[in-house]
Amino acid sequence: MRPSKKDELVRKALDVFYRHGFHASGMDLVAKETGVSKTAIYNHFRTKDDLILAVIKLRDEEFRAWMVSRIETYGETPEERLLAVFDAHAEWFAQKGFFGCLFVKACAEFQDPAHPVHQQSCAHQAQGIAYYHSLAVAAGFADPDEIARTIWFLAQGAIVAAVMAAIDNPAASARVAAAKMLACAERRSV
Amino acid sequence: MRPSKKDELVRKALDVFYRHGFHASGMDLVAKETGVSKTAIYNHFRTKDDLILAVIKLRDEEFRAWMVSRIETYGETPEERLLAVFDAHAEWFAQKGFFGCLFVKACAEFQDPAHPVHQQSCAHQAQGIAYYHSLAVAAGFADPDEIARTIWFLAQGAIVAAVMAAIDNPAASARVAAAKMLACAERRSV
DNA sequence: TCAAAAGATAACCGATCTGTAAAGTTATAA
DNA sequence: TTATAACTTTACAGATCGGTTATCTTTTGA
Repeated sequence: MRPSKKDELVRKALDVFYRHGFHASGMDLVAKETGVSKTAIYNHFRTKDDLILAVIKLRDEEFRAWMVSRIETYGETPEERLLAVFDAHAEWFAQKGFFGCLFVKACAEFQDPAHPVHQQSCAHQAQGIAYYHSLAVAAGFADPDEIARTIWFLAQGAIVAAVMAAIDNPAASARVAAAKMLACAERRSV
Repeated sequence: MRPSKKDELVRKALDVFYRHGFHASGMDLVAKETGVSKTAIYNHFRTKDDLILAVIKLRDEEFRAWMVSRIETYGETPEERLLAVFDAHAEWFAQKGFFGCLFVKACAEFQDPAHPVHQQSCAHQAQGIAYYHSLAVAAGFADPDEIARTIWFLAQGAIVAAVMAAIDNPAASARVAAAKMLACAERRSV
C-alpha cells in the first residue's frame, strides 16, 4: 500500500467515524465503507484506537490548514481576520455533510483525559486558541488573551448552535458580537 | 417499584451514562452501577434507548431548574442575570464530576436528527436560548435576539473550554466578554 | 518474467452487546 | 396470613464487537 493509499484509507475512515460516531462504527462497517478489507486495515493499524488516532491527526492537520487558509482569504489585516474567523465558520457550516466539530465529538466519546484521542483533540483546540492569540497580538490589542478566548468561545458556541439550535446563520450572529467586542477593546499603548 | 425508586434508577443511570458515555455503557454495567437488576430495568423500559431518553428528560428538567435557580440567586435584575449566567456556569464547572454538557454529548452519539434523544437534546438547548431571550427583553435591550444568542454562544464556548482547553476559569473570561458586549448594546427606545 | 509484497475473501475466536426466560426471594397491602 | 407484585440471580439467545488466520488473487518492481 503506497503512502497515498494509506492516506486514502484514513480519509475514508474519517468520513465513516464523522458520520456515525466512533463507538457506533464497527470495523466491519469501516472496511465496507472504505472499500479496504479488515485484513489490510489491521495490517497498518494495530488496533481500532490506532486508526482513530490517525484519523484525528489527519483531521487536525487538514482542518487547521483549511481554516487558516479561508481566514486569510476572507481577511487582510489581523483585525479583519479575527472577524473572518466567522466567515470561514459560516462557509464550513454550509458544507454538505457538516455534522459539528469532530474533536468535540471525540472528547465526548473518549472521556479519559489520558486517552491519546482525548489528548490529541484537546491539543487541536489549543492550537486554535493560539492562532487567534497571534492574530490578537498582531492587531495590537492590549489584552490578546481575552480577545483570543472571546473569539474562540463565540466560534465554538456557533458550532454547537449550528448542530443543535434552530438558529439561522449562527456564524453571522457570532460575527456581529465579535465585531462589537473588538470595537470596544483597548489597543496596546505604544 | 414506587415512582421514587424508578426515579432513583434513572438518576443513577444518568451518572453512568454521563461518566462513561452512552454507547460505551452496556446494560450490564448500568445494572451493576445502579444496583438494579437488568430484569427490573427492562421491566420499566422497553429498550436501552427508552432508558436513555428518560435520562435525558430528567437531566433536562433538573439542570434547567438548577441553572435558573442559581442565575436568579447570583443576579437581581434581568441585566445582572444575563451576567450571572456565567457565575452559575463557573459554579457548575467547579463541581466534582463535571464532564461537560450531557446534551452536546448526546447529540454527538445520536446524530440522526430523527432520533428522540437527538431531538430532546436540541429542545433543551432551545429552552436555554429562550430563557436568555426573556432576560434580554426584560432588560430592555433593543435586539434581544442578538443578546440572547451572544450570551448563549459565550456560555457554550466556555463549557467546551472547561472540558477541552487549558484555560483557567473560562466562565470568568466569558463573563468579561459578555459584560463588555452588554455595556455597548443599545437599549430599546421608549 | 517472476518473486515478493500487498490485497481480498471468508471463516473463525472469545468477548460483549441488547434483550429474554426461568426460578426463587422479598416487600407490600388487603 | 397470604396473594400478588416487584425484585434478584442466573443462564441463555442471537447478533455484533475487535481482532486473527488461512487461502487465494492482484499488484508491484527489479
